[in-house]
Amino acid sequence: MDKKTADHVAEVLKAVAHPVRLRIIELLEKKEMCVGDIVKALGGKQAITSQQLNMMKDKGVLECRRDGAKVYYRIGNKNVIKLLHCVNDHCKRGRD
Amino acid sequence: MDKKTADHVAEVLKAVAHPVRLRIIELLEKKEMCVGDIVKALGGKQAITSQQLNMMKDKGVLECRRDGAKVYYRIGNKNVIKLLHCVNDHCKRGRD
DNA sequence: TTAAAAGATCATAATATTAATATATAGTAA
DNA sequence: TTACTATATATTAATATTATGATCTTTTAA
Repeated sequence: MDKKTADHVAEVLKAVAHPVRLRIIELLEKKEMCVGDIVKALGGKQAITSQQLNMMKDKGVLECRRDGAKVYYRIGNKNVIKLLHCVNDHCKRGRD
Repeated sequence: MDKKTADHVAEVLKAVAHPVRLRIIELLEKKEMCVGDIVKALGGKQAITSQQLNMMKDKGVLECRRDGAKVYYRIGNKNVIKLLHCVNDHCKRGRD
């Protein structure tokens, strides 16, 4: 893996390597949701949630659409879900 | 995923979400290596490499053994490799 | 219009990560 | 012992991330 590739892979990993972002992704795995509902579901603050959503949108992890006053977010890259399933397996199984 | 699980998963991801650490893991996938050889292979500085190695050891990603003056590091958790393969697939395929 | 609801953004503070240099320790060999 | 090699650690500086509160924009609805 060359330096450039490593930088890119690290970017992708960093984009999901945060407790709140992981929980957001897990929520959106089932269905798209608007910001307010995500805030309610996770019990966080609006501004922080919005920042995390935007960050993940920038990195290509999420996509969004506006419907009236609400903005709905969804997974923008299905490979992210596979990735998280890998991590979950990793964490459940512990060390081999 | 509850808060505690999310914290743990995020920790694991953060432990590998760094260009140098990714490249170290890739090297060690093939065989264990001592610090000096890792430094040579990646062209980094000794102190920084040692710090990254120690950090990953703390997080359970790597293990090490001393042999005389040298310290050999190896992957401490094979699931980390699976995880990285997932990310590589992810990066190669781009968006689905 | 004005007000309220839904989100986004800005400025800043708090904290964490990373890098750099220097120094320390452990082992080896003369 | 002394000196040398290999690695680790401590300190600090530089930078990045995260959290907070306030403010701004867009949309809806009275």
